[in-house]
Amino acid sequence: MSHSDHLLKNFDLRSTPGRQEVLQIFLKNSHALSHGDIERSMPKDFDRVTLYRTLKTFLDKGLVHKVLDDEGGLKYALCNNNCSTQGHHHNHVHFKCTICGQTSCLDVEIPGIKLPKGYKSVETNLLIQGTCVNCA
Amino acid sequence: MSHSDHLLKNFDLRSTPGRQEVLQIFLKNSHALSHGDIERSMPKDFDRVTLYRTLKTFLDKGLVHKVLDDEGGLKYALCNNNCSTQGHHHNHVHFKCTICGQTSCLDVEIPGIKLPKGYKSVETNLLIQGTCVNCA
DNA sequence: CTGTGTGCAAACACTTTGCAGGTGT
DNA sequence: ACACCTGCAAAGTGTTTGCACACAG
Repeated sequence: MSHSDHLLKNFDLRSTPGRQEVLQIFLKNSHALSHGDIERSMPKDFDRVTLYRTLKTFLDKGLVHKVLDDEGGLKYALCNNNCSTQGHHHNHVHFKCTICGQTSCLDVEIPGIKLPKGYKSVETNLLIQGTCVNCA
Repeated sequence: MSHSDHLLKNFDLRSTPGRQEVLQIFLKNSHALSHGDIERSMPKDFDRVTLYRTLKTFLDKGLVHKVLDDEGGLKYALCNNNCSTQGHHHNHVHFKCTICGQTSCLDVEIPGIKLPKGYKSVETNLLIQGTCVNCA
């Protein structure tokens, strides 16, 4: 059984050719991908609608997490080992390089933020833009 | 001359009924607004396309700034006094309440983040989700 | 075998572009 | 008067829904 098969199983997902394909694309890319990015990387005859559903499923099951974009779109990135169907543990910074355009997860914790009285934080999303190590 | 007239002038914008209307909506709402929010608040016969262009213009001139959304859309909020056509000075936290759904600018600074060697930060966007003071 | 995933068609929503005419300065 | 803004039409793009069939478990 392949690596992606295992991964899918771990997340309570049936292993189908389409899902394996999408998962491969995530595994091959270290940066976050938009729906469009993935679509372009898939065999040209792969159904667009199925991809929408696949991504939604991956998201629901916790295989991938959302990455915000400054243009107001969404990207997706594989979750690390701390995540399962049960829960997520994301507290890292997302970095978008304005030169190469790639957005990636950095291994940097988001510092605790002191909010005004009465506000309670549940989830935090931090997107930093600038130039990445490859484009410097 | 009205308040919104002044504001528009300050940002090198012609004062037109449509722009005043949009600006009023921002002034009346303390939270960030999406294109759809604004459209719903405008007279029903107001042209959708003009609104796209108006928001883009406001953004370009620095009258409003982008507010990211976790669903992958964009919202807009009035800039504070530190902003002008010349430049922005945004370094505050955006908070989205998962109960009332409102996103607002908090008067809380985003702390400095130490990035890995070679990364350079230019702009930072922080969205915190949770429950706000009104919904607690 | 059964429930879930897929592909197709169509509807729907969102956003952009071009142009003719109107309006602020 | 001139440059810019607006409204309309149309095209382009992105996303959702329903249904019949295929397939994994």
